[in-house]
Amino acid sequence: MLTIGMLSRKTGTKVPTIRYYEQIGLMQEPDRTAGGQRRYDEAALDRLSFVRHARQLGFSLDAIRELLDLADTPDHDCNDIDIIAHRQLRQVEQRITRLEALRNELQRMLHQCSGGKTSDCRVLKVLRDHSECLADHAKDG
Amino acid sequence: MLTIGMLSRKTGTKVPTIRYYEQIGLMQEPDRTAGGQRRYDEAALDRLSFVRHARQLGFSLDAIRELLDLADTPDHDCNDIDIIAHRQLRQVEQRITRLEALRNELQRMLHQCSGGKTSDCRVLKVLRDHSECLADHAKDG
DNA sequence: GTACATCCTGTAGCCACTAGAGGTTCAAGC
DNA sequence: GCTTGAACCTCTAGTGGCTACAGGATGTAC
Repeated sequence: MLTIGMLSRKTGTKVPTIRYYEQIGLMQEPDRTAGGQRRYDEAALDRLSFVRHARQLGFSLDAIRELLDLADTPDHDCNDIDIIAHRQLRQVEQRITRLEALRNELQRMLHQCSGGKTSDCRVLKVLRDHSECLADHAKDG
Repeated sequence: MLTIGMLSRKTGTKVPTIRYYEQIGLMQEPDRTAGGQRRYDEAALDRLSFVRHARQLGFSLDAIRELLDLADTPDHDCNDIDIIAHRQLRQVEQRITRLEALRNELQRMLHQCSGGKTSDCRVLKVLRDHSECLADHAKDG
């Protein structure tokens, strides 16, 4: 049996985060000692590792909840899991595209700056006047 | 003079967001009508456009506050603005790198999946067992 | 004078945690 | 059996950057 601290170290998840996952129903309520402290078994360790890993891959807690539900029904069609993972991939790709546009705009802005006083600062000029932007990043939300 | 709704439409900022910016001191308190409604001038429009544009470029509200303070002192050295913009650029670049690693891992995971039941699902297997990952994304926080 | 769009304040909620206060329990050493 | 101190407990509030809603007041056009 593992204490919450041991589980924390084994999974690299902070102790308050584990309690938070329990609170929102992502982790089941574990057994307790007579004094009220949590004790975890291997199944809890596996589940938390899964959650942690999915978080590292950028899945939302809601998506992880879906994945866990699906994982719990072994006869279910793998397709639904594929859909969730593809959705996540699309979101990541969109964020990359968006960030690349921002990076380019920032680089362009910084290239134009050649020192001096803020009254002539190119960076401020670009920020003040959207029309100086090449990228149409206004729609990126 | 502009109502808050007009300012909202002109800048593409939602009305509650404008009030929020006022609340946290990013926008100055505007004049009011006898009945207590806000009325804005051109300076407010410029300032909000600046804020909005900087937000689109990913600057945090704190960074924007710094930029606005610097922009208000025209004789100040442009260097400080450069530092803030470079910091922002670095952050964006780091996020891109991190997201690209995630994208690759997700793609790899999805490529291995060939349908079937969840009990054999490759996606779940990878999520369950971190050692199946190529990328060492555990450190990405 | 009336209709109704827009405005007002205030509070609460979103996500995914994180921090801190103030108190209790557990395990090791003596 | 007793002491020490790390680790545990619950609860509340805060983070960023908004967004939503309730319940009421104002402004403007006809």
